[in-house]
Amino acid sequence: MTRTKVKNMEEFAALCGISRPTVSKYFHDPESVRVHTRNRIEAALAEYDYRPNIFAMNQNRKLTKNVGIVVPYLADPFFAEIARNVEQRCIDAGYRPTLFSSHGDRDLEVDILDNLRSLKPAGVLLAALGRGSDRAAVDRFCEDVPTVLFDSNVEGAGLAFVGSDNPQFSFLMVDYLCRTGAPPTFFEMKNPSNPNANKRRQGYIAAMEQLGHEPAIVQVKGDGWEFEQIGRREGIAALNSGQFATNTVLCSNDRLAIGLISACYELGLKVGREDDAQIRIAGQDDHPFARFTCPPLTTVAQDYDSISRTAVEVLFRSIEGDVRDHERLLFEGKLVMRDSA
Amino acid sequence: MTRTKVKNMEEFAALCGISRPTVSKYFHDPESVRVHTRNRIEAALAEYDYRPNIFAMNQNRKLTKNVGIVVPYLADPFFAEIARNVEQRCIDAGYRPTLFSSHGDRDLEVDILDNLRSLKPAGVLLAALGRGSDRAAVDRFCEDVPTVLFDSNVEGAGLAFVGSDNPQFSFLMVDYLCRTGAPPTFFEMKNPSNPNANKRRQGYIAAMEQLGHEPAIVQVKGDGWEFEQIGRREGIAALNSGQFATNTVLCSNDRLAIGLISACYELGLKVGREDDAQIRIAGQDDHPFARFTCPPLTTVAQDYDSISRTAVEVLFRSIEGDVRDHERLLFEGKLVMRDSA
DNA sequence: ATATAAATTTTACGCGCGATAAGTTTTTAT
DNA sequence: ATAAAAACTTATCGCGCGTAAAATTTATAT
Repeated sequence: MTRTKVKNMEEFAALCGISRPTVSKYFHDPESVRVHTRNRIEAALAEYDYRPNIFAMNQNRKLTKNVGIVVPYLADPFFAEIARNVEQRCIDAGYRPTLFSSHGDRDLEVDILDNLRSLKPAGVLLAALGRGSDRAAVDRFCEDVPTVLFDSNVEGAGLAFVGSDNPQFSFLMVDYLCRTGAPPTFFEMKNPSNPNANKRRQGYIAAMEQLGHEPAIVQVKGDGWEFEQIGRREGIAALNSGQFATNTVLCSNDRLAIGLISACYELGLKVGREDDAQIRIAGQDDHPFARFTCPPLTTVAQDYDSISRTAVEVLFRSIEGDVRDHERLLFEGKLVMRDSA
Repeated sequence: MTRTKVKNMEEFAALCGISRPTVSKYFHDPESVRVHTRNRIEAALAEYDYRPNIFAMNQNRKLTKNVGIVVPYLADPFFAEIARNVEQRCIDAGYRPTLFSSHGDRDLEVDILDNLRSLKPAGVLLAALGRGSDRAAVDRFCEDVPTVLFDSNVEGAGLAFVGSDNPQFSFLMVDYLCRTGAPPTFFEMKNPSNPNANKRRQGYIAAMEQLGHEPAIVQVKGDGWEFEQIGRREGIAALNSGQFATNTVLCSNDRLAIGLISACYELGLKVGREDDAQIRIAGQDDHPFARFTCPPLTTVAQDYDSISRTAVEVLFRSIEGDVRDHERLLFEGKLVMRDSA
């Protein structure tokens, strides 16, 4: 282990006793050189401290090994988790992921896409803001850069969409709630940032009708991504004015549910499925914090793992030339029964 | 708005009617060229679609405008929030931040630092894993790259450390708890990943002694960064075996407290400061979710804003040549009284 | 052993910009 | 108005690597 600093590929190639273009080829794809050659390079790599200059590499390559990962709101642990998952898969596939968060801000999302362009990424995994997105900007971006959308769909854009089968989520939970007690009222934001919310509402309505109940929806105002805050504030208002038709509430997502549970506590309402409980609350997502609410939140778990795995797979497949029609890949959720409903 | 694609700086300079070196100078620092020149460039910039090639730019520059931001665990909303804050400040200062999370993994942290090196960053803002860090690797990195540590200190490394005055946090809370009820027992992990935990324990002990009470500490086992899980699981065990000396518990951090509140719920213990409550629980950090626990968590708020602002300021000061001795900049916390204690 | 294909080397050029030096123009100060 | 300073232009080189074509070596098959 000499660990001498090697200035450039020229010098490193000389140390290997191999020509620079071959070494270059090795770094592009180690499998593309003869075993003997590969061994010599890897021996030298172990002995000397050399790494190709990343800027020079990317300058002329038509396709870099960069991958952009964009999520709408990183302060939401759900996105942090899925980003982490996706990130690791990219690394394992030999790519260089870079993580961006739009922080719920339309302009920032556009800026990120602009910056991403200049990174000449091989591909991008984009969970868009949804309603908050600049539709035209997203479309333009998807035309220029191979992009797989996940979690939050932008109709027609990108190579594919990978996400959850949201109507199924609602159906699953409505069915469960109806079997075990009163049919649920749906609790959501009036102008949800996320398109999944609409699918969930539709799923709720369909499920209720199919089971012979009258759908009841409480839509509250509130902008931005501070869902817990909105769930709490508007939850207090809704509870005080008796807006919930029954003693059972299905929230559009877990973060709203967390806020609503907090609202119930504030008002002294006992949440749960015991006989003495006054209200049942269920969420959707299986947010990382859902198991720590009081009571722990009954919810529908997103299939994190399948979504992230599939999103990455689809992206790399099309990067490597397997082009096919725009796909919509939806994964079912699983009922997670805890104590809140 | 012609929005014609411009290939390179040469071409763009021609469109401006200005020489390339001057345009280059403009991009390096817009203030460095005459007003008249600046206006012409900016007019052309508005008309044509040109952005300097980022790879070519960084290739020869001694110092890039890249800034690395490294946090230990992005799935913790606290780090997501502070990262966001820091990120924005870097952008405002004209730098290009890139966000990395070590995901609680020692090897990943080392990898990140290695990759960061090849980005030739102007500076790095590093919240290290702490006990989980490869001390030697961090030291080596800090010698090569201007680095400001934040949140989690690595003694002696880097240009400066910016964080919280942890003993003060504990003191503040111990004092409050003692004034309003029984003196607290300290609840923490036996081998905390984060060095702040040790300072907080020491602060707790000092505060208790100063106020004439006997310190009582419950140390639970558990590795990793899933603090809520640990707080819940070990909290149940500790409560069942009566390990808490008094009816008041000060947790080393909010995430443990969230787990402990969940444990109390599980065991049917009423948490709060009302007369009929059986246990008081307090945290430290003012985690984004602390206000939504049931009851809402009494805690000590970290001064997010000062910490992120100062960390960025110190880094840019030293990048721009204002070198000074290794500084330790600590910010005080503020008591946030909610209902849990 | 010979033919053929595959892998490698040589040679040569280009990418887009940073940096510098020498010469020219413009601005600012006196 | 004149000199000095500042800003700009022109010219040229270099960074570290990608890439392509042609020449050469090596491996594989007949």
